[in-house]
Amino acid sequence: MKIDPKNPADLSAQIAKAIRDAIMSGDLLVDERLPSEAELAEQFEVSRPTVREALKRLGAQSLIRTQRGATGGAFVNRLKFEDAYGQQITTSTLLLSMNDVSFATACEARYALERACAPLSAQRRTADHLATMRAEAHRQSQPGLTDEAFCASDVAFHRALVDAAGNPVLSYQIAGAVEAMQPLMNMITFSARSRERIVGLHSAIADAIELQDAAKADAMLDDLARYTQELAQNVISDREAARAQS
Amino acid sequence: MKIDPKNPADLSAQIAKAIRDAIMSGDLLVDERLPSEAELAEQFEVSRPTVREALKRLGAQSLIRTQRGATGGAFVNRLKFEDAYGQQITTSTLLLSMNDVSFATACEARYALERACAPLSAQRRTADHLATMRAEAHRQSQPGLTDEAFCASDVAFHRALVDAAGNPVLSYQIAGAVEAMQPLMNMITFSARSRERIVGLHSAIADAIELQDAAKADAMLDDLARYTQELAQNVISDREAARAQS
DNA sequence: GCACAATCATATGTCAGACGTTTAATTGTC
DNA sequence: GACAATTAAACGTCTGACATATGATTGTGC
Repeated sequence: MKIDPKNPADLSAQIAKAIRDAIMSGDLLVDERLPSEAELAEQFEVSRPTVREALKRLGAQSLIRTQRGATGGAFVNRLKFEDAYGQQITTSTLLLSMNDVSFATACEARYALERACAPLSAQRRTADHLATMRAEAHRQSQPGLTDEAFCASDVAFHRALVDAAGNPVLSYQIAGAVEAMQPLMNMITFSARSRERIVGLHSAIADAIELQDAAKADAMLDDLARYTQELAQNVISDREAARAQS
Repeated sequence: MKIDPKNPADLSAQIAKAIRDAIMSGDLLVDERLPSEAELAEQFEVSRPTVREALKRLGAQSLIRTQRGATGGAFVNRLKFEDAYGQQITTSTLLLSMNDVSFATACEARYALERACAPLSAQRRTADHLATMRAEAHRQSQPGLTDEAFCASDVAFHRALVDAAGNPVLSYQIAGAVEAMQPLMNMITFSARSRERIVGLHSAIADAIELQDAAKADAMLDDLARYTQELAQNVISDREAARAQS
């Protein structure tokens, strides 16, 4: 882990890579303490600020945590799913917004992933997950709800559906896709009629999950995917029509 | 974006957050240049090293890139899928290894996700994707292959399958799950017989995709998932038996 | 002998100022 | 007008220092 070529540029990046590799290869174990910044500076033959920049890079990825004080220092962090969610959502959201990913593409991915875990959710759903789904569906039927609040509740509903599969790896991977869709969904203004239909489908999905009817849940999700695409298509058509008129 | 409470700790983290929020909210556009480090230091009323630590954090997430020279500086980076892959794989791999995620859980997630995109892959596969799948299946049938090389080829095969869906969002989300499985797969030693069966299933999957037979592809993936689980179970049983004997 | 308070040592967090290096724009010369 | 030398801006790094947090140590009083 003490490799550093004579290249005097990007030293902090090289050091970060060396430490990251050591963590990933198992040379550094969870909760193990790294040498102090001063010691690392000596080992790598660089200054302390350079070491610090490297450590900040790793901290940004939640690979290490730092602690001040006498017994402080940098420790290899036990990366937890909840820590990774935030980054995953940030990255996914920016990927969609910065790469002109169409609503159709993102929507297709989202529902494909959700349908992947629907059978597992139907099989393993707990009362807790069902209660969350019911509660969100009910909230969505309230008349005074803003479009944004409606979308937020939509996300919560679908996350409960995914979490019901009881597989943290699935939840983690899909969370990014579901949450990242929210800014795109916010473009849509939901009429009372469209909300009614969505809530109906949500209720049907919750019913199917409760009855452990995977096929029904899959069918309802398919309907929901199609309807969502349809709504988005209308928004796009209207916008183009308005542009043509002006 | 110039908010900084009087809390004189974690200044670089606060600054990083402020800039990150500005990027995500759209206040800072892609390829827009941030103020120079000296100017940022002045704006936030901190020193330049503190600003630099904040910028390194953002750089680690590929949110900004830096450029030296006269017209250099920090620029808002257009986050690309290929940039995000690396992070996603690093994070997923560590999540699995640090949270005692069982082989069964990871495997279940992986195949659930792959089956989610199999219908799309069958529909949209190009000659290119098919060729990759065939080539990897053929490589896997070579006798001299090490277990690690076999696993690497396995990953390449499945990535081609996922990429064939032609949905970058799906590819991105699933890449983490597929690649992160590799260290777990490397625990398994593949006998000639088990390799033969896996290659057979891979070929069958490629056939189904070529014929655009989504149902067949799904069935073969299901078989492969079961067989992989079975192999892993044998490894675990053998290991426990050996432990009991000693 | 024990509990509690003061001190100390360690390590991170921050700052100030400086020098080196890269790069593009400007200037100067032929 | 084209090419070479200079200049300026900005990042990358270094040195040294001080501030602050925190556990360990020491000291004191009972």
